[in-house]
Amino acid sequence: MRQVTQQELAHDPLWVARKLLGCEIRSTSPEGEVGVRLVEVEAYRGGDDPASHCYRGRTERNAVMFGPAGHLYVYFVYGMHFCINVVCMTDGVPGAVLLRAGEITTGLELARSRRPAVRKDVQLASGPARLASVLGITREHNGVDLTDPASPIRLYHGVPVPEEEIRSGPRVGVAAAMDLPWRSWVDGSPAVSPYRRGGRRRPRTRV
DNA sequence: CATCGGATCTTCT
DNA sequence: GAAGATCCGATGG
Repeated sequence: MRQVTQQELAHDPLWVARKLLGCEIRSTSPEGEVGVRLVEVEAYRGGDDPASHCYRGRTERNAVMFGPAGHLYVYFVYGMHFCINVVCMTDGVPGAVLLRAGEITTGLELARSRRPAVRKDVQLASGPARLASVLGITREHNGVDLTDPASPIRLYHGVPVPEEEIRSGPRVGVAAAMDLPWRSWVDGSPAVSPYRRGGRRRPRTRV
């Protein structure tokens, strides 16, 4: 299995997103190894994408996205979950692809133990936070180089997904730029996460 | 099966 | 001070 190179990722996220479908992300830890075949991703651009964490410029949190391609951008959401992105574009230009869902290829037992609440194996990585936790990823993995053979988290080529098997549509749960079809997935994969429209939640009733 | 609210805390305004 | 690239269990049809 050939590891993905930085050069192959140093392009527009929209293009990279499609190339990532069918690829495999692997994590190695003292607990063991887990591999996931990617079946659902979303592109996030830099300055011109209102849904991107980089839309309003560089901050401490999004700094990794401004760095070289091939590194992992990990962020914390809703006070309890981690989500992971593959950084794209050239050094200095922000852009990334959110990894939303995949199928477990290696380390099924370990994956199950990291997601005890999930009943069916096919759903173990059907969602960005599920995918991250199945791989054992937390904030300490922010910035790791996925193209380095020595990294704990690495990205490999798999069987390429034919163009006609790739579908696309709006991104899940984003309130900004809801009309852009920047989510891509492998048609027919049972691991693809359900679509959920973005937008504000009801105003919370205050005490 | 669809919908809803709660959990929980970091980040930027 | 509020919203957020989510998940899960409960509830109702």
